[in-house]
Amino acid sequence: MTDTKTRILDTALALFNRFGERNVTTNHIAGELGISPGNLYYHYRNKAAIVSALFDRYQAHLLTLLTVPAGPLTWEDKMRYFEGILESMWEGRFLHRDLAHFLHQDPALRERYKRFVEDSLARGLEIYRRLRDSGLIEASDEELRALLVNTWVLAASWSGFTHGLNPDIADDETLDRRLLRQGIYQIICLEAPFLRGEALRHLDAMKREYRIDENALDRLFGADGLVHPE
Amino acid sequence: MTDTKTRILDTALALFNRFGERNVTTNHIAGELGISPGNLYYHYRNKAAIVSALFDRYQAHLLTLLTVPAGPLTWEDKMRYFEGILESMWEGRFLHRDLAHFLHQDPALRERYKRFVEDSLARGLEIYRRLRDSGLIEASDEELRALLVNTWVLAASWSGFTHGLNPDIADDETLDRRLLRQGIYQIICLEAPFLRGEALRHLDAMKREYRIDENALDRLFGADGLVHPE
DNA sequence: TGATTTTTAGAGTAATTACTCTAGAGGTCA
DNA sequence: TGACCTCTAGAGTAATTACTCTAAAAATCA
Repeated sequence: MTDTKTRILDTALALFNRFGERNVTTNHIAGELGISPGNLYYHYRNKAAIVSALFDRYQAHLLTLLTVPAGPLTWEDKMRYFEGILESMWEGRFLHRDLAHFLHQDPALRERYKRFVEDSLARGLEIYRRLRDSGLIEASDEELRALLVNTWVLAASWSGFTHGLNPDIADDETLDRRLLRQGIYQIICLEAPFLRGEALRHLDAMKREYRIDENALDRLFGADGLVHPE
Repeated sequence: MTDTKTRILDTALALFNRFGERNVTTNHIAGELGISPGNLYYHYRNKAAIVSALFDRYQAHLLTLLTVPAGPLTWEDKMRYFEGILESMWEGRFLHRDLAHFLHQDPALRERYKRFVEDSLARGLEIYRRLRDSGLIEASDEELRALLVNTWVLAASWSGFTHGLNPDIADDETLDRRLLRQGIYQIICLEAPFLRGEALRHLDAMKREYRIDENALDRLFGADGLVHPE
């Protein structure tokens, strides 16, 4: 059995992602775990400390994934990157969803978050440059920077977007996975215009792999959007 | 003097955008207005009703802006569209920031929001098709749909992103405007690869117009990102 | 003017919820 | 065994805050 401290984090993360941090009380977390509130507060001095610890885990994990690799990059490396990073961001989606509040109430977190974003974007830029060196991407540094910011915002906000359209998502593990994959599709489309070589050759296959044909997104555009498929 | 009902909405909107809905109590709103809490509750039966009314205003305004125009479209029309829409979304940024919570606590709003997004995207698609007909854009329907979703998510999340990096933004009206413009720049970059004709010819000018040279975003990428400008 | 309706004030309440405090169980080491 | 430390329980508290209620002022109308 893992220790209580870790179990509190795991349970809190699951509940936060599912119901939103605002709707999950400390008593709720303790209850779900079958421990007393006092016990919970023995391990974390307050609710914000739990959020803070979760953020640390999240940040450490993501920065590990964003380590610039050694050898030359293939398009498969690139896809692995994407999938890992987006999955990891999806896992910490409650953080992005209520980010404003967390940063508002915790100045220390504010600073850490800022550095975290800067770090992530800097590493991302490095990786993109490597992809350019490998001939998989063609773009100026300015274009890369804009692309990166857009990718970051999209990845961070994707869960919020899908959650808004489908609030019951939390109850459906399968749908959850599908929407994550659709998010990857959206990001593929984001950088599609810049792909070259092998990456470009596999673009259609990748799009097909991640797009969901009969999903909520298609219905978004109404009948008109479906009547004239590409 | 506008009536109390409208003044409540205006004040609430300003406070919500500035401090986040979560941090603004009904007493706070009443206090800011110089009226009593009871008065406020005479006009709106609860806090959610205020949010709901603000959402109605927001939605109506945005859908008006998204009306498909009559004649053929020029690249200047396009820019006007962008600026109007993004400014309007910026004006209702608190809604997007705490969207998950609002939808969680108000099932009716949930439905309205869903229809609103569907409507907006459908109209957006129509407009993009018109731009394609006018020779300003070249993209398949599939690409347009992905582009639209990305644009929507980015526009809706942009304020959250900048707010996270710069929480003091609310106190600085000028910085506020600059970040909004930077958001427009990001969206221009999003669709840049699909531009043709006149739109393409003015792309660089538009980028220059909206990008902020010495801003927080540049610093995001650290020294390395600045050492090798495009 | 008087009657009726709309609007306002502001004290007060009920419920939520983050958090505290005391006491004790369970393990470890001498 | 006994001393000590880690961990746990759970009742209780303090503070916040959305919201209510009564009554009176202001406006409208006959």
